[in-house]
Amino acid sequence: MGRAPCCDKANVKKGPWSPEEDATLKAYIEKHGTGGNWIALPQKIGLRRCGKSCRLRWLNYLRPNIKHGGFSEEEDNIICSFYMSIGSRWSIIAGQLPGRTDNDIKNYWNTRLKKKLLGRQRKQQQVQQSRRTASFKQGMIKRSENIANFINIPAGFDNQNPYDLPELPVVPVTNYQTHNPQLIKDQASIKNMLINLGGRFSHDSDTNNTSFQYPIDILSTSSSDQQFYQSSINVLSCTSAANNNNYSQFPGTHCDASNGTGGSSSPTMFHGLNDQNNNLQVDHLHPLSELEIYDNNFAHQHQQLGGFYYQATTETLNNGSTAGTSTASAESEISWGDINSLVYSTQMVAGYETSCPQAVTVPPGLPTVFAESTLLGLK
DNA sequence: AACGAACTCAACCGCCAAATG
DNA sequence: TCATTTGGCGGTTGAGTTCGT
Repeated sequence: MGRAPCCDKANVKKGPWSPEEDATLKAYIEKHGTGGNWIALPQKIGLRRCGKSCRLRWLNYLRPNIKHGGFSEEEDNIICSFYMSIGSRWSIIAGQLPGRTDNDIKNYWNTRLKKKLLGRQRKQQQVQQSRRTASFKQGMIKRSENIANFINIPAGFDNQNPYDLPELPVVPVTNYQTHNPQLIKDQASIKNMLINLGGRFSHDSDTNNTSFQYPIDILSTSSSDQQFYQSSINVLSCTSAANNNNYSQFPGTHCDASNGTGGSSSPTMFHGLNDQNNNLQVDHLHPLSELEIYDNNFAHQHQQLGGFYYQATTETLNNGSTAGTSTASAESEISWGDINSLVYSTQMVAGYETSCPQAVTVPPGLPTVFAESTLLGLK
């Protein structure tokens, strides 16, 4: 037998609240408070409503300083960052956004944010796939030309026709939700996401620290995406602090549990990206990191790597040429990752492994998911 | 203008954990 | 220790609205 209902369902009113009911409830709570008993409250004030319904109405609609709609880009980033870290813990996420209710955030996520992110993911996957195909076929043409210098080409074989070449092999990807469901709700998921976006964590055996290296992409992407990186790293530091008593936060990071914005107020994180010679510069280092100055040589070095990383870098360079004027566009080419499936592009990670300078110190004890991403042997 | 599809969001449902006796 | 009550939460629903044809 189930538990008894909290109220007499036959005698309570359901559905939308009338202005009169709102006024009655609001006036009473503002004067007397809830009295610590929501179940008894509607009877006291003569409302034919369930106590739970009164509580919900007050918390989600009537209480002071409630904001509805009009989510800012920064709020989007915070919601996404926390969702990546802790999943659908809406009440906790709402605690980071003053004036927002868990119900509002939940609705916003389900109806808009999720679609927005998945749209970005698909768009980016399409771009990546087309570039992989083009680059692969281009490479095959080159190779076939070289081979043709040494061997006899069979009659009828058109070595200038990319479609006469072998099919592009399927690139293995790893789905962390399938393989490592336990990781999806912890800080590793954020690390994975940052890796997926081109960043890298490496292990420093001397200091026993793990370090995160920003991808060059962050320098050329929109400020909204930069904020997303920032929020993600801050969430990572928050969850790390919660999980590891030996470590408080990233050095220099701000992670204020009272307002929860976790240092997201960092619009100057990557100011002044281009100097007069069009070299990428960073003239304002965010206290979070010791971000090194990347220049175009860095990207040129990466062209030597070939493969898929090269393709991604090419895109980055093209964008990077105007990085100094990058704006907070609503739809960036940079993917935020598939929130639910988190399919990781491991070849991107491999491309960074040997060449990125160190930047942010990450506390010891974090699982090094990067190692796992190299298991496929794509280095 | 009419209709159906898609979307939004307030409200409800049922489960769980903490509090209480 | 156990049963019951209550608050809190996330998932889901469905009425109202907007959009597309």
